[in-house]
Amino acid sequence: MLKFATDAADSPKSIRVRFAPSPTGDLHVGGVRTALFNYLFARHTGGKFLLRIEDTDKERSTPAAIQVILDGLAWLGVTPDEPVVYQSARIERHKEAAYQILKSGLGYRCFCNPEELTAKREAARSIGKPFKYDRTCLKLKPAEIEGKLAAGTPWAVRVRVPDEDLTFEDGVHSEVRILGEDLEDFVLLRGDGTPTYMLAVVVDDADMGITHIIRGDEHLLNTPKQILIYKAMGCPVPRFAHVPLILGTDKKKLSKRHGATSITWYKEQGYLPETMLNFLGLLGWSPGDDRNVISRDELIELFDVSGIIPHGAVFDEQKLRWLNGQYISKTDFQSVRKSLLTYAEQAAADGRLERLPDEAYLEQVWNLIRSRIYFLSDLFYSALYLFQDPTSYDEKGMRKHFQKEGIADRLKTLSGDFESISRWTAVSIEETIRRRAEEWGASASELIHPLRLAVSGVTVGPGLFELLEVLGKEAVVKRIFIAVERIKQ
RNA sequence: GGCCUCAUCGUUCAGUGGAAGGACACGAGAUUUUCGAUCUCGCAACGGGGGUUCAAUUCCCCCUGAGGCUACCA
Repeated sequence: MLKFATDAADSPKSIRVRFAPSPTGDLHVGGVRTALFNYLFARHTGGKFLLRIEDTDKERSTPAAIQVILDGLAWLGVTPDEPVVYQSARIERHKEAAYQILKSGLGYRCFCNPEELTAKREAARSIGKPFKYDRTCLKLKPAEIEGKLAAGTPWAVRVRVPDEDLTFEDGVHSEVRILGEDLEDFVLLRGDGTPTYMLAVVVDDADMGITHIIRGDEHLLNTPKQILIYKAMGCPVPRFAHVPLILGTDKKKLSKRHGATSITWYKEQGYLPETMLNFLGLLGWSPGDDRNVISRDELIELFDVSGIIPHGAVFDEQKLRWLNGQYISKTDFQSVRKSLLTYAEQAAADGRLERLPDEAYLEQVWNLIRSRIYFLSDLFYSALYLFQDPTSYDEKGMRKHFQKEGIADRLKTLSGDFESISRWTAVSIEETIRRRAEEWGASASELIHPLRLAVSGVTVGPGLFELLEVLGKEAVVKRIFIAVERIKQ
């Protein structure tokens, strides 16, 4: 079997791959994975990774969508090695290629009415019969062609598909064979003179010197057609590897119905780029061992097309969430400082956060909480009490911890103790609490739980002594006062 | 309908011609400071049928199932 990466004939330095998205909306995580695999392959082999924006569909392409692609890839550091190619700028070249194929006799003019063909196609399908273009126009005599041209009948260019079977070696699926009889003479140039996708990809890939094409499985059946075009143009045929689709939990192609598919959403949600790189890199690809955590450098070092899994992979958000938690707990403040400030501004703009935190304080909070959050954004949702007094208390917690006889007095006493602590540290706080517990013949937890609820409003969180230290004496005393008022009600 | 692809725990990824392993999720316990944190333990899979073989999860065929493609869209 052919090895996908390189034979002796390939010079590693000359390997060129590309990612070719259409700018029609969000950047799909599946597309990002495809881009990543291409990027990793290029980096691993010392080749070049290019980006081509397929913006020929003017109805659906927007400049904003182009920016989304550029930003999404930049966020992950999956950036092209050469200037971005815009397909819309190359239409004349595509036409030229079609005329060349026409001239060489490998293509022919088709004067058939597209609407009629579509109608026939649908009719055939509705009775369960396969439909293939019947080559009406291939059989036209030169005089008939002249006549139609003179009459100004619009014409398209079709390629003539040879009758023999077509096989190619796929990097993921090994040999793929398509029967010649299953292929029809397809259109390269439409009646209005515009090139089809099939033509444009091949012309662009050929001109860009693309040597290896790693793309989604949905293109598997396009490949024989494209190989035909390469041959008709007299260009070398690249190697292909088709990556299975990313699936939703229902095993269907991952789409918006399954939830978020846009890489931008994951970014905004507070996923770290390292997380996405790790997760997407290991979704449908494996270095052959058990690892779940992998860095960009390791990915580059180990990536090989032979490690691509031949079946579709379900996008498991639970695992992604866990992985993000892993990275967050290992990330130091400086690396997320900017992002955190952005989330803080957002929270302030939304009215959730009263005022922006001071950076030194934010750093303390980060170190206190990072081992138990999953998203950067959690800080300004579930952990808002770190920045301002709680506005409510967990109901179950209140029943459990605030209804005990004498708890208000105990909290008040503790508050007084706190006020007289000269060095406000977790250690001194702990000593104070434990001393009181002993004096009252209570367990430490009988004081710890109500205190946690009083200062945070919730029943879960970081170790209480560390929490109080970070919150600061003043805030703690104030919050206990507020809670005591509440208990008395 | 036709064509193509695929098939190991619920999910993901390992694995070998000779008694299937990690991770997520889930469950239990521990942590006498909680927890969605941490640690420990547990649950859980080779779709079915034929072959080949002394022996198949592993190789071959069929079936079934799942997905994709089937345009003068990209």
